[in-house]
Amino acid sequence: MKKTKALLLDVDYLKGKQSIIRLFFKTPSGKIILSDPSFEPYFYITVNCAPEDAVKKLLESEFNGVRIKRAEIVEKTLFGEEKAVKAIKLIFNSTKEVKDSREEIREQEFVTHKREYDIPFVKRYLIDRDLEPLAMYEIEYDEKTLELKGIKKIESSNELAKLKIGSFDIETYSRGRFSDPKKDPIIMASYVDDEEKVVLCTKEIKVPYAIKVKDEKELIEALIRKIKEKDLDLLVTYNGDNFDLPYLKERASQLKLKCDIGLDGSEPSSVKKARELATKVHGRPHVDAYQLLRMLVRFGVVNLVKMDLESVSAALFNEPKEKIYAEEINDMWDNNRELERLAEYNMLDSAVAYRIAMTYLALFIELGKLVHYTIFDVTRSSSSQLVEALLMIEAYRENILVPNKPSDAEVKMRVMQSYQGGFVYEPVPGLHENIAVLDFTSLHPTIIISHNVSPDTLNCNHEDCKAKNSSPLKNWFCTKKRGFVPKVIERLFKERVAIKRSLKSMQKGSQQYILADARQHSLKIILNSFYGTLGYARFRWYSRECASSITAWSREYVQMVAEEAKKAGFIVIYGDTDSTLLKIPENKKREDVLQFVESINAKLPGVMNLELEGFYKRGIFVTKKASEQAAKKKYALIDDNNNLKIVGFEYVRRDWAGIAKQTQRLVIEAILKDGSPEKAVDIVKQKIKELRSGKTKKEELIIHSQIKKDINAYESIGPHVAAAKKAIAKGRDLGERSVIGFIITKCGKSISDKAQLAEYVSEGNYDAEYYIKNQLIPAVIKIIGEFGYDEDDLIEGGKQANLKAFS
DNA sequence: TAATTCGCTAGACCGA
DNA sequence: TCGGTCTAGCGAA
Repeated sequence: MKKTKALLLDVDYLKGKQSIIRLFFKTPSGKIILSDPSFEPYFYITVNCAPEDAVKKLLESEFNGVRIKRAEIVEKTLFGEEKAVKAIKLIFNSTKEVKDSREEIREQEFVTHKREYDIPFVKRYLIDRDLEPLAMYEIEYDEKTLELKGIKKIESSNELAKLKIGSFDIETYSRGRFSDPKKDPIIMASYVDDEEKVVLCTKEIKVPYAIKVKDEKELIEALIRKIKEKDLDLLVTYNGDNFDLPYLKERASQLKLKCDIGLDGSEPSSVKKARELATKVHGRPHVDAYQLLRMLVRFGVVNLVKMDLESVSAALFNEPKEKIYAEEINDMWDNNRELERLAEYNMLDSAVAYRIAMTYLALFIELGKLVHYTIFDVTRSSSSQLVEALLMIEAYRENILVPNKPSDAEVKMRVMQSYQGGFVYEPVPGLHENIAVLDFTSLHPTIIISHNVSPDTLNCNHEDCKAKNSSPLKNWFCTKKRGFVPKVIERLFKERVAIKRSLKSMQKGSQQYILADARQHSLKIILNSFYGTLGYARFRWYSRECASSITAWSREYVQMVAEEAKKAGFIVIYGDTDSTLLKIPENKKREDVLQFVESINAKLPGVMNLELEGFYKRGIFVTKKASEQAAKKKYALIDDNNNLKIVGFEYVRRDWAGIAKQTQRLVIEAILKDGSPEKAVDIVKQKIKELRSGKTKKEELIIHSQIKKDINAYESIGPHVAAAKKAIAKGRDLGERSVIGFIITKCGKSISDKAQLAEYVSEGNYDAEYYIKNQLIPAVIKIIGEFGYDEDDLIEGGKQANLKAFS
């Protein structure tokens, strides 16, 4: 028996007759792979007869060819019920046996429920054993059998926690089509980590980091050797899930090589996830920086116009990077032209992927620890999976059997039943001076906590709960028993508050700070996901009543703030869901706002809290394009330091041309900062002139829009779809989720006819009238219009403006 | 097997 | 050629 400190790198299981959990550890004396045969696949059923009789019957029969290995009678509570019941835990040799037999077992006439029959084996293990991947443990194991005998979490302050991370990227050669690993070779590969960068190539390249290899076989061997020699803890790629890793594996196989980069000497294995692949390297978790960014975009952590490495590098790191398309790579290769440029491109792909991973890894590690997911799983999961994982951990601790996933029919029913969301106040259009913005801090989570909103506290049997804690929709929530969902949310919420407090005394940029910040950030992401998932049709704990009660309360609270503000002598300009914008009248001071906030907080229940987001010296609201009605979700503010806050305007949208967006920003600035609509008009006139001259740069004319479904499924062919179709005809690989950057050219009849992918358009080929009439003017007219100007003033000028906006 | 609803706008599409 | 309707996308919260 041996004891050691160890970092839990990865967990998987061996398939076959017996499913056996494997744990990959990093210890002070190297890496080890241990197994835990003590953990077996299982699920639960409840029965309508004596459980002992049921067990006897079950063990005597076969179900779809499967014999149950063992059965235990256990006390469990079905989620939402008061009392524990006797349930039967059915234990099997393999996950396949569970899959094969669960339907038939459920169909036995004495079986009333089946539960937890679809929890993936590794996730099940991490829940039941209370293990957090990438945390530090004191482990005990049998040196002969390599079986895990004991494991205990310890606080880490160890060198082991420093992970060895490396990134790679490949370039392929294919003439005139998308590369096919069965035929098309890898011509170049790069590898980057914290201490070196290398480009492997079958041709001689005159850059210091290039290494010449004899042929493709040697190239692949060298790359595989590199990954193994470095003994990477994590392997990083950019889109390695669907391209680099499957491609490398297939090329290796074509050349009779083994792509044995797994810690156990195994090859990468791809699994279908949603519509795409996720590619695993056993024991050496593969982090696909592209997947990681997609999650961050979904969570609203980053905002990216496009997801290719060039756009990402520019947007996140302010480092421009050249894009070389496949067509050109083939050309360069054939003609031995500019191979240095190609090598640089290849190397930077690895370097940027590496940097993305290093920037966000701490966040994902914390997220993984929080929900007990491996780093592989947590970097590829959805909001609902994270929330579900967290609730599953809680359910296990409380001996509760979790609800099943809904059937497709149930999902359809749920989707049809929508519910009302947040309240949006109709703004007062025009220019406003001296504004205060108030926000509810974490509105939805705090409503859940403070009103105990949970599927298991909904409409309890107590009359006084109904009297004391009814939502405006007349659903009520128990006040005597803590709800399952609020209990979890409150724990996270309180931990986050505590961390945020402790952050203030830490040194920014220190290891301690980075870790704590990542932790609070991961808590924030999960906290913000709860409300949405309660209204998500496929969620195990779906509750339309809970979701709609939360929004009903939110409407009530935000409207209460507006009412009280009016009573207190403020003027309410606008509000949306959790925010209220007040105009501070002449006879009031900014301190009065703080006092008002305090007076509201005195009335709010539980942990609910209103806070001052900030003061702004000026702000503008506009009317809608098609009417004189005020536009919601569109406004701009400026603070005392002349910082602009632009919300909802074209300026923040990717589907508007840069020329229109930048001009709009200048117009807003002229009005809010300089108080000069005249200056704004001049700016617009100048830009119109520039567009008419034909000198506007291509870069400023690009409009971005995403292909959101199969390119052939469109009923209405908009410009971005038209541009994409033309590009596809030329051989470009564009599909669902591609972001199309297009320009409206001079050539064609309709707007869609004129739309072309930006890369194919030469400087100066643009439809100036389109950009003036459909981009520039719409972006500014409603703003300038607030000061009495109209379109003619922009095109010809000279007309006298009346100052209607100054009311 | 990708958290929610609310809101604005462009441009295709279609029929008069 | 027009005006109304519908599809589609993106952002706010």
